Amino acid sequence: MDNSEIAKVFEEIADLLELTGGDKFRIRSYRNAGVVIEGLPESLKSLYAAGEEHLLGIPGIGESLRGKIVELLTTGRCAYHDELLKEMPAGMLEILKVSGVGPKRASLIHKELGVSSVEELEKAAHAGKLRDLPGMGETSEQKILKAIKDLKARSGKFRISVAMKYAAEFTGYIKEVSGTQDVVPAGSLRRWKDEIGDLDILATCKDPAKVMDHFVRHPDIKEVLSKGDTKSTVVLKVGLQVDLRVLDKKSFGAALQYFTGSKSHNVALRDRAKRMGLKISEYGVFKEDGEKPVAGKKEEEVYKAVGLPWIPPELRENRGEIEAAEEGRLPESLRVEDIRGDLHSHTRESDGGATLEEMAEAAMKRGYEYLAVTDHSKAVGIAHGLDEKRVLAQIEAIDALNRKLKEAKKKFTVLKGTEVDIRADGTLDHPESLLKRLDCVVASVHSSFGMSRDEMTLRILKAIRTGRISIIGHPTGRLIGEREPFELDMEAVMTEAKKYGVALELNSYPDRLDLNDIHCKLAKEKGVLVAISTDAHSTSHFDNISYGVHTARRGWLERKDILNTRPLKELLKILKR
DNA sequence: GCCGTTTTCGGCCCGACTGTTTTCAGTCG
Repeated sequence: MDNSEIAKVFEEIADLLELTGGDKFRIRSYRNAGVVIEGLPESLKSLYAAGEEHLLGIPGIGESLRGKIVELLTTGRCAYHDELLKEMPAGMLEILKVSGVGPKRASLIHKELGVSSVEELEKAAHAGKLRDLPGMGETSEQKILKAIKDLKARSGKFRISVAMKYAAEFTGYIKEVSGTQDVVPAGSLRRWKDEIGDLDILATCKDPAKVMDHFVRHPDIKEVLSKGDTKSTVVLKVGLQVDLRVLDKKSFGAALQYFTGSKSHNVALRDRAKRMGLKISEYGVFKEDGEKPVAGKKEEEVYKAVGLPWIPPELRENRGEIEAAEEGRLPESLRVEDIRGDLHSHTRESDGGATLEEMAEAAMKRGYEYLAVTDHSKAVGIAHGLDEKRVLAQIEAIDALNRKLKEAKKKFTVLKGTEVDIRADGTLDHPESLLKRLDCVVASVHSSFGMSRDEMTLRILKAIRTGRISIIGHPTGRLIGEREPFELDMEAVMTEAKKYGVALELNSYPDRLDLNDIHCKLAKEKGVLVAISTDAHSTSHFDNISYGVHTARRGWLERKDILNTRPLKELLKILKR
């Protein structure tokens, strides 16, 4: 079992306990364990293989949960989980996903009406059976019917680039209301998560009602889910949910902290405050008895009040950042300006939209020192991949361009490269003699995604062992919202990459963003260099670098962990290895 | 079920909105 599967079992146990009326703190423990395990860079499986003592010291995992992890790893089952499933049918877990139906209502409906699946719930609602239950009426019944419909049509999550677009639109729109002060996106967008569930916007204004009235009139809105004095929730026509919160300026820092999350970071922070005799809410930090806030205007003050330095939003996932902050070992924030060049780009020779010269010009304009041109190899026929002859011609063109740049006294170098296809059998799609002549060899998988985990791992290990590649491109092959990452033993790949001096790419294209944040953390632990590239297919794609940089920040990576923060000379030395 | 600048026992984050209620429970984030 991998980490996600184990996390899912614990999350299900939490749900089942809620449905059966279990202790709420025990429920919290299971839920928290799910979150912790999901964010663990190393697999529990390999930690356990190295000795059970390696499972000690994972925050939130105590004696009992450790035992269940071992049980799951060794037997693939958890007796406690099975036991609970005997009491409560699995279909009830689906019912909890219906918005507006929580554990209390779900178990009431189960007990009173014998409903045990979403289908049965829908039938019961249609038959008008829900309205007679205590605490429910006809309105609730209709809401549930609608929620079931929405669940079925659920558009799911949105790529961060899409959410960014709407964030810009809505912050601009809200600022049209006179008297608004700050209007900023918060939530998972501010934490730069690769997928955004809903968009959270925070505004300060003396007259919140006016802001709310304006907000719910935006033409992109399909439906207003709730509208209050300080908080409203709407759903856009594209399916994205947008939450707006309006507060007074004196609470801005506390509100921004609260609204940025994550939930589990906030729980941990508030727990810490409580132990210090303080209370944190979106209105400020308060002494337990006092009414006057001790902090609230600025986010920094909130952290300071609980004895911590400000924690960058990208780290706020309760993955050890509070402990690191306390001990003064937060990673130094990587900046977009730290990137000195791009190591993965395409020209019109393959499937790019711009010429070699145009790409070089655009990279230079960004202030880069270098750009690796890495067009596809012939196996990727759909992208007009280059055969050996065309690569040789491109090498000459690049040499000529570099001479021209030198004559013009430009401090910029185009690196000769390729994105060579890793064939299904793990061999590379260019001969070794050709690869030897290139500065930067990105090797990527473009086909046969459906291989088994073992086959795919071996395929990539084989490519690494050729000793002819510099970087593994988009190492999991995922396309967010379209294609799942392929099965891969990432730890084995990283171990081998380290051995052969191969870097792993963090592809900044917002549909890809792989390595992801957790992989980045693993790379850091394994001492593997990460190349943050854009895979630019046009000059405008270079802008995507910020998605990559912020994802790297989410993975605790620093400047020294990144290959292309190096100056050209140092980079070439590393690439030669 | 976890955990310890109060603690190996006794705590465990905090508030907004809605519907069905006349004071609040349930849900959500």
